[in-house]
Amino acid sequence: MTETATTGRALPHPEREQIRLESVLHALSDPMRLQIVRELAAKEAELSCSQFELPVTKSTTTHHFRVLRESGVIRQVYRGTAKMNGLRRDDLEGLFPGLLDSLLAAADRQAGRLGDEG
Amino acid sequence: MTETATTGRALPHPEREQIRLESVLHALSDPMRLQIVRELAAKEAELSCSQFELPVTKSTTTHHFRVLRESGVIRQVYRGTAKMNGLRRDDLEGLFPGLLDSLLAAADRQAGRLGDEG
DNA sequence: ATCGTAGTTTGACATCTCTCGTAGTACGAG
DNA sequence: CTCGTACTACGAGAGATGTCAAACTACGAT
Repeated sequence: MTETATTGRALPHPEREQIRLESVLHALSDPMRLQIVRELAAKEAELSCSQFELPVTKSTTTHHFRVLRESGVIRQVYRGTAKMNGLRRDDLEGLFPGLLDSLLAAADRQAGRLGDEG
Repeated sequence: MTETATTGRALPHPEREQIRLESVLHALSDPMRLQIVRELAAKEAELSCSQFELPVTKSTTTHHFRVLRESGVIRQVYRGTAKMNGLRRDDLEGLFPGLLDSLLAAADRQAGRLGDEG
């Protein structure tokens, strides 16, 4: 098989109803994680962990992706040796309509504001 | 004078431009502080610290209000012996349009969701 | 079977966070 | 000046967090 099929190893995700606003906010309150989510939203696609160029080691990266998954912000799935990450847009929209977009817009604004004069 | 005028003791607040999204999210990711902000938004008025009935001691309350102030979420002013707290709606709206309302709506939704079946 | 790539696990460490209790300060009222 | 109320400061403790390095596992390719 040369196909990259979803492999074994299941990962624990909270159900939609179990997602807590506080946990989502906490997950997004870290610059590294906010950056991850921004890229994920911009690309509108599933990305593997290694496609993010973060200024931290691999183990720290693993840690941040886990926080995002356990808070319900992203969904992770193994495909071959890669671990694909996708935003849980539908679940978040269902729970907190408009919130994700507001947050992403706020992050964009801030990035523009801080980036323009740097 | 029996008037309750704003008194000396100045409190350090971040300027509007200094407010960081990450800090705001971090401030709101604590249940106690999210509760405070919800009440503040509901009452649409300045409230003194002592009007909040929080299940923690006074010193912990002081701590939470300070986190909210230093992150730019609330503005605090002394009036006599009381310390009045107000949401920085204009500043937040100017920086991150729609964000505060989305957050408050999300918090309301979650409170309704969790409260209905408790 | 071997190798390389992708990601995990473990343990460590410094820092931060939430909490408390006790003692202290600022102010208004009398 | 003294008292009560409102809030602060300090010190402490339990636990969470972000980070790293080193050793490990899972998978695809050869």
